[in-house]
Amino acid sequence: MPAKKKLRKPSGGAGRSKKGENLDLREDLILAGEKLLQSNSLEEFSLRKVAAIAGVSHVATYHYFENKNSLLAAIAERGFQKYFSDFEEEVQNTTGDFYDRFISLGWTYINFHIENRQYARIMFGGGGLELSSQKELRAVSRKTYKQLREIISTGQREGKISSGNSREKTLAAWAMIHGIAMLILEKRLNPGKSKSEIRKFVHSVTEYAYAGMRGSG
Amino acid sequence: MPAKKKLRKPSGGAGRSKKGENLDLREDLILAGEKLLQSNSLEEFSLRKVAAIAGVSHVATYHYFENKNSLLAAIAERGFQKYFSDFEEEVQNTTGDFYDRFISLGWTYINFHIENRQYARIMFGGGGLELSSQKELRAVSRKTYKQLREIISTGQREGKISSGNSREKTLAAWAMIHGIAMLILEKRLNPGKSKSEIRKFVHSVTEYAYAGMRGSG
DNA sequence: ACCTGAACACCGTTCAAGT
DNA sequence: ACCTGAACACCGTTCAAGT
Repeated sequence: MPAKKKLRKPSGGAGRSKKGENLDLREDLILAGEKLLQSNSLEEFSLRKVAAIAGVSHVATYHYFENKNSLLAAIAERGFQKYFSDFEEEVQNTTGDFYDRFISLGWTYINFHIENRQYARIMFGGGGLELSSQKELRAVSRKTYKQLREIISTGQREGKISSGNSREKTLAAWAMIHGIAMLILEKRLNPGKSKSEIRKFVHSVTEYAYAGMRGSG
Repeated sequence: MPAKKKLRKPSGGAGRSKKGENLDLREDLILAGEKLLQSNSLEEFSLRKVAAIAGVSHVATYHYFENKNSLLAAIAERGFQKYFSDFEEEVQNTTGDFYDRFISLGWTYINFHIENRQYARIMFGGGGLELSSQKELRAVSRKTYKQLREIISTGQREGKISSGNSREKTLAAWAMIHGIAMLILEKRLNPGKSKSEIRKFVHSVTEYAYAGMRGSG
């Protein structure tokens, strides 16, 4: 059992917000939550366990988060930050070409779900969380959508895919990518053992989405 | 508070299995569980509430189900039965044409998720349930896959879509349909208010999947 | 065989109190 | 302002006992 820190120094200057909150502990709780999710499922996640890892009473969490859902939303936010940085990194390895970017986005999305199972569950749903009330998450969700739509619009300007209905095309592409990720997570779909096998599979399927958008008006 | 039936008559002949189990109560527990899920989320679902609806002690559930997960799996099975009968019904209204059947399958899948929110969650994932150990569910999952694959193979035989890679094409189509359903359930996607609006949207998107399969080899 | 009450080890959330 | 212990109303699961 982890030795409880009986006293947390009031942390004089640094780590204090305008509201007078101890940001160090807030940060620690988020990190503790992420750590917990690395080896425990969402069902096993509890405020009491998080607090134990951070070395405080579980009631202390209510000073920084409205409730359990709110802490999970904060963790989900970190997840989105990681997701976007993964995408930036992936894009570095490609040309600026529309098609390359399209494939990159799909692969980043799916690979993120594979490598961050529990993360993904609180970010993209399935956890039964009420995220719609969290405006930061709404914003970041819109950002994901806009990112894909931007790529597709570029493809349309370049004449690579047919014009019109760019909203529908974006949603269709997103749905397919999202669907693959969900099916893999739920173990309903086994695209292969090694990462390169999976990548190859995702590449093939993404091409169907591309082909679908090429043709019809 | 519901009046507890203090005594359940041992139910002489009917409603008894070979194992000597009281099938009436087993059935009642499943029905009670379905009823509970109609107005409560999966997170609010508990064995104690189910037992209360059925009018027995919550420990009685352990006589018919190994645990909570096992009861949910039994409910999921009923869900699949309903899903397949929905599909049968939908197919009645179409010609035997490949394309009609393809659209029908997509619409049935998505409409089922919309009309049976909590049902869908335990059937197609997101609930964090361990269903892979339930062989009946594995079987029914394969049935869903085969159903779609059969339609696509027919389309290939009829020359409507290109030959080869029928596994990949099936998975791509399934992923897109599944993705749409998931995004709608998670309220990440709002395709319209009325049912006909939603149907129109689904129809459009399904056409992209169709177009994607037509073209590439 | 079938069902029960009591108990155990957990939960999230709230309250009153300590510094 | 920040954190605590105690309490409340829930859980799933197990045990020993009743018929």
